[in-house]
Amino acid sequence: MDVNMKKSRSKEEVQNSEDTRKGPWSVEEDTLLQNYVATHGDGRWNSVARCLKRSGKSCRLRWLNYLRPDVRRGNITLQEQITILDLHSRWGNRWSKIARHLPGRTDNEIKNYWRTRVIKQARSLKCDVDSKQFKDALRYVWMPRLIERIQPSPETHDPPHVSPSKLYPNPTPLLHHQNGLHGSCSGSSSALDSSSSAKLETPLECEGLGHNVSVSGVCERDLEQGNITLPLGGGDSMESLWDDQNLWLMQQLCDDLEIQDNFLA
DNA sequence: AAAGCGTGCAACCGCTCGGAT
DNA sequence: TATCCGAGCGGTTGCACGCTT
Repeated sequence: MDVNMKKSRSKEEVQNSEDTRKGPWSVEEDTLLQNYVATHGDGRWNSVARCLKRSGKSCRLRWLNYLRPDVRRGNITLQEQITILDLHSRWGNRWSKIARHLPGRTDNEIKNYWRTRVIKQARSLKCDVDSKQFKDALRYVWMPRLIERIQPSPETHDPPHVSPSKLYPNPTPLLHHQNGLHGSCSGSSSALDSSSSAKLETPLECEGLGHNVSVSGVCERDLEQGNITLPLGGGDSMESLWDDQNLWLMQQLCDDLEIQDNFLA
């Protein structure tokens, strides 16, 4: 995009911004937008924008994030949290890509969840959210705990697809130092972050850690192509997971890995 | 009761991508 | 092939609301 184009566009944007409404949507605008989409279908955002005196972007966003009939609202469930954590560990901040595997959830909602909950926890642990320590803490403490919590009770009729006992033989897999003080680890580190130096004792059973944690038997390609969606369920609130015990465990893990980093350095 | 503060979420902004011409 | 333009994406901001002091 050249400078002239930028200039002309910004001019146009200034002009548009004088004509278009901004800020919260009124009930009337929502109704108009819904009616327009019902009649003409979605995707013609600039046409609908002219009717509503909003920008096309604004219309699209309002529809996708709020008015779409299949939008799920309310708390992110435990299984959704697992999915988000798992997929984020693979793809990073690819919110829309992650959202495609959470039916009814929007990229905006997932992004907000990550920023308000996950980053908050990283701060409270004095970890950088992108640090190996925090990623490992998520993987070895948070995710196993989430999986534990969605274990079906005997009377549950629709068990989740995740089998915690298979994925995590020990509810909180212990990490070890290579110097042997805490035991030694063997097994494939391919299941872990490539940056991770921590390894697990039981490579086969722990294959689920990291890359395969969401759904056993699902291959990466299927996920990438959106051929499958991950099961939803649960309903526990996020906050309950962050009890003192988990915070303590994660803090220990962060400390532990810090020590290991120093040792390896 | 009210002021201050923190949190969560809706909406905006700037940029990139990709299809149409 | 080059250009244009709409759609989509990720980052950021602003506001409403609830909680604390």
